[in-house]
Amino acid sequence: MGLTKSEIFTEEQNNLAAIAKVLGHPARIAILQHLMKIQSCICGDLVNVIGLAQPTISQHLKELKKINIIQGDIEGTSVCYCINKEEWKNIQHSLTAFLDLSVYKNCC
Amino acid sequence: MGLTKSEIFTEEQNNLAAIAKVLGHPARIAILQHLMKIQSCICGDLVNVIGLAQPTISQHLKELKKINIIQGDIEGTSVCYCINKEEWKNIQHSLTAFLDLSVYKNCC
DNA sequence: ACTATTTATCGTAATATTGCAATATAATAA
DNA sequence: TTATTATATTGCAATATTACGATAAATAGT
Repeated sequence: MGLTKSEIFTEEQNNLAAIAKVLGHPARIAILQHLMKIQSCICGDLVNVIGLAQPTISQHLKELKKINIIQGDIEGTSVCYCINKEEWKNIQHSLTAFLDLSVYKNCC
Repeated sequence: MGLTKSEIFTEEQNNLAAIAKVLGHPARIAILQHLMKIQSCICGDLVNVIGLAQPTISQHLKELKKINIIQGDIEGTSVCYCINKEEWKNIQHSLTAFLDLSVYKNCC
């Protein structure tokens, strides 16, 4: 079917999955890593940096914007993409909380 | 195309993406949350807990096993699924390291 | 051996994702 | 106005994912 049955899951589950899904592509990981590395906005060169065609990059940026982990500000002809520090931290907290095993006791 | 161009990305990028991709489905999040909650192995009842058909659950378990975040031990007729604490921690560290923004300075 | 139980696999339909060429859009520059 | 430049959108082909019915495989109990 290809269609996830979101109705049967909690909002938290759907949310976590949506975040992870967006992070689940190497191009999007690469874009985020690059944004962190250059410590500034990207206006342009992402296509050369990543190595995918411009429409493909544009699509990946759209996915990233969907969960607000980046933001894009129009700057004349180009668009400056930045890390959305606030939302990044929220995402970080959600994932960290989910992955926390501290109260877990092994049975085997 | 539907085919990710993994060759153009680093192993780290492909690895992180692969992990995130597996976590990118609410059923798999739900399975992991349940495993954590019950603090023991699951032999059986996952189908009732999650609410998807048995073959679908089996497929999701296979995906989770692919990144070793769970392990399945055959126990007679049934299979006992457990959190793989060691690998869980590795995954946790990978994601935590990736999401660490502490050295990042905003430009905007 | 036969049956029941549990999980995996196969086959398949519906939908989603990835990638790119072509084209559209929008803003600036000449 | 007419380029030029940068990004988005459209359309499409190839592949992947999700879900499940049917069936297989493997073990336990009778």
